[in-house]
Amino acid sequence: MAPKKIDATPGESARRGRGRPPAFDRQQALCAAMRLFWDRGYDGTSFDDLISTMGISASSFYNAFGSKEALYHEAIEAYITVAGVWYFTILDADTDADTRATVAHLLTTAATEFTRDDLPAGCMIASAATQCPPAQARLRDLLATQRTRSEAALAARLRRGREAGDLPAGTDIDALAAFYSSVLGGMAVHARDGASRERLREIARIAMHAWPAPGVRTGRSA
Amino acid sequence: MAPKKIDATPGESARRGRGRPPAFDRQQALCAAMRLFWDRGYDGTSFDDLISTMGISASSFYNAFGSKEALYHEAIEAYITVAGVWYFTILDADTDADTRATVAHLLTTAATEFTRDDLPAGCMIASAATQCPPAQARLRDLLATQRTRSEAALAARLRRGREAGDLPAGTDIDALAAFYSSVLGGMAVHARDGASRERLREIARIAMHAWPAPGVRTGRSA
DNA sequence: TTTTTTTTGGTGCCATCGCTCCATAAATCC
DNA sequence: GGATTTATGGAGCGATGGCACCAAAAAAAA
Repeated sequence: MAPKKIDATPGESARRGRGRPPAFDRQQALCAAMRLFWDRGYDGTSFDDLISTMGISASSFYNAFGSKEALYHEAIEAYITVAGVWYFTILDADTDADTRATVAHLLTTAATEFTRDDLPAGCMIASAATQCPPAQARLRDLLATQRTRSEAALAARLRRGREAGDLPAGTDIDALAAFYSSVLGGMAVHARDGASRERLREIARIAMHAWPAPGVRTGRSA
Repeated sequence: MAPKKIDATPGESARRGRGRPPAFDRQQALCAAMRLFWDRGYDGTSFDDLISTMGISASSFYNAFGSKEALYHEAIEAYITVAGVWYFTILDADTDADTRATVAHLLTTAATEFTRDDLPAGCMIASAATQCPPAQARLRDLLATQRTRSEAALAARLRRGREAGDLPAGTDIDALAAFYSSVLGGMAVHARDGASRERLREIARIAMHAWPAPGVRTGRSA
């Protein structure tokens, strides 16, 4: 094969380093790896799968990404900041909007995003690495931490809503966040099992019926 | 090592076959394998892990169980009929009981069972094999089928409840079953991430707030 | 006791996995 | 142009994974 050449990062005429330029687009390769990990998980994605899909050689792989685990870390980052950014966007934006509407928006968007035909179904993180060997404890903890963070972001939004009067004063915010987080996780698994977008929307709709009624405390009744 | 000997299946004086008797308790070994698979997943459990934990040699393993995949099938069966039998038991029994109470019972029992200290956390099936390589498509389908079956059993119970008048006539049973199934799946993931029994109970309690109100249709309002 | 049947221990096989190394190619800097 | 720096291609390596084979052992049947 003739050595491929890529023209110096189109649109990026900035100063390049010294040595030989990479023959591949790093972002594009990372994106391809993300999809593969998303679809097959960490264990299920072999080294050869990766370099084949990314279109690079083993040398380039290690030169550019260090190791399979390091690449997975980057793929998670990429998922959070690109493919799954809608989650935090919805929670962070519209701070003045009604909290109930925001959560409803979150769930219906999840139904849509979990069933895109241009990306793997479900969520890359929601149910990943829940079962793994002791040697992968660090990976499991990483995923669990991300899940906790997502739930914390939701809880923070709910807390603001309670302060704004969108939720009864006695609402147990952490429990409510755990509930909606559970629903989202369940929706992600359903999506991977092939559930339709409409089915996920129905789950979201029913979940919103659990929204605390004004004046009714979700905590232990007095 | 001196060859161990096991006295002929205590309590089972029934006619034994011809050849040399097994030196291990098959049920006990299967149970040990189930726990390992439950905790580490299929890929995460190596052959050596298995025969070591089961306390048998490679020969005995293949003689008794055939292959790793066949053992996994048996482990799933064992989970359904033993460790996770509470699920179907609750749905099948108490047919005359109030359907709402039955579902509430199902969720709170899940909270308890998912956080036992004598068994791995969460559910063996709920979030297993959602991400896997093409070579394991059969395994993934097996797990997905089990999840579908569990949801179908719940749907059947809800349908009986609707016929008994416990649920509004217009209730979308399949959607409601998908919702509670999602909550259960999310609870299982939370349990594996270390959530407390009390936290799971709170999720269950909030989920019951989504129960269809009498006279209010969960379907599209007319 | 001899034969037959089944289990066991131990060893070894082959594929895959994740990774490394090295000579060479392609760019910049002087 | 020469030196320097970085990326590429390709071959191969040590470890592990799942499994197969075979002779010996332990039981029932003859």
